[in-house]
Amino acid sequence: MERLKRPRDFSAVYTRGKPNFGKFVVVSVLPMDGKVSRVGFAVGKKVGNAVARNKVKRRLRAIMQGQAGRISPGFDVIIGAKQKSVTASFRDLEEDVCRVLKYSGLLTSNRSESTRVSEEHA
RNA sequence: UGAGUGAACUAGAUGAUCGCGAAGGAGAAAUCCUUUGAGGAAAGUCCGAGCUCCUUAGGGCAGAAUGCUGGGUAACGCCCAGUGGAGGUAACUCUAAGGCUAGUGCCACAGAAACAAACCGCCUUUGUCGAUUGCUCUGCAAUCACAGAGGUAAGGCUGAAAAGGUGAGGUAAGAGCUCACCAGCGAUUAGGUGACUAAUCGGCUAGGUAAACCCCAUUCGGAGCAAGGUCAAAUAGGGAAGAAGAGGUAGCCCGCUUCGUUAUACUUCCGGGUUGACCGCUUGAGACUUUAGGUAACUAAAGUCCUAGAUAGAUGAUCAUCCACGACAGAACUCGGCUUACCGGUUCACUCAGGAA
RNA sequence: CGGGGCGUGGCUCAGUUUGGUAGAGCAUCGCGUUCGGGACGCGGAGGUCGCACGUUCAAAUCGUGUCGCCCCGA
Repeated sequence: MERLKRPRDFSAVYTRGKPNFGKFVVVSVLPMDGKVSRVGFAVGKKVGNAVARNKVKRRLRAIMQGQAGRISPGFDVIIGAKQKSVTASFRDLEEDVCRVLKYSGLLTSNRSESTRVSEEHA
């Protein structure tokens, strides 16, 4: 799983991709031909100050790290944080992200190791 | 014991698992091991510098900033020590604090008047086919009214503020006109490097506002690490038209001008290209300890140490234990300051009040 | 990193240059008009002038600091 870095890729996903809305996050998805999926994070200024933004970004990164094995390849994904994501706990955030990803058709649910891990944590 | 003032320090701790950045090492590679990894404000970007570039940055105008004195510093609008002023019982705190005696402006409403004299008054004097009264009655005197000349600034209900204040003397009426005390100004002497302070003497007066224009003194070239440089890739070193011919035109990084310097241009239109990597990037006016100088800020010497360097931007998740239950908050070229935000905790020095000995 | 602007009743803005009275439109409330409503007419209420400190006799206005928002350039 690679990171989405260039502004050109971001604008491509935003203009041609399909957004799905969750409670704490907005996930935009664009199907690509590549063999790996790429993910980018967008945390706007409205979320809070630098400390709050950094914290949300780190939590999102940790969540995607945990779900990396289950993501189906060939997609460009942008996870945007909503304003409420600062007050959410890590578990609620993880649940919300997984739900939206599953709705978008990205999560292959046959491999459920990481889900078990998160359930153990819960 | 209570209330308070000033200064300094600290910013949850320990362990386990899975992950992240950097450096070093091992390995053919995947990868593994070790070390290390945000702050007192990293913030706001309000000042000052280093560093880099702009064909040196020279003068003048304009503009901006600073503004008690002495010192510190690479520099500062910062710091230290003091002076004056304000506040507090005190410890102590605050202070844009040069010049309205260079000039100009403003001072609403009210008030006679807002700084320059006039007005109402008060007093003296002259005059009147003037009025009243008295007398020794063609006249004279007193008072009043009006007009002219002169003196005066005490009084004039206002206002934030009215040509020093209070008291006494003095005068036709008055006035620092004179005297005493207070306040202010100037000079001399003494002390201090100086701001200034104290004493004596003098003449008697200067409204307030420069965070109003302004004057005086000092300082200021510009742009900023997206500075700037190296490498690689791609594309291009162009075409057409116009105009000027030489002390012209344009450029030289806020404005104007002069000097200097560079190019032979230039202008318009058409066409083409541009978001990779690396360096800059962390050893520095660096930190700590000791000694010496200095009231202090700070400086000097010796010794020891190396302490983030990312580039979609590195510190997160989970569990356990303890307590005060964890505030404000995330480096982005680097330093010195200022300002602002902040749950609390610790230490030292000092002040006041009460009590006990 | 650099530069510029804004903050005034519930909303949109004047007033700041040159300091002394905070004003307009819409909205709101009451009355009138109408069979009723709208429109219209009359009258009223509503503002710590973002915040703090200072200069001044006096501050929305002047100065400093600070908070928030918006825009532009590299």
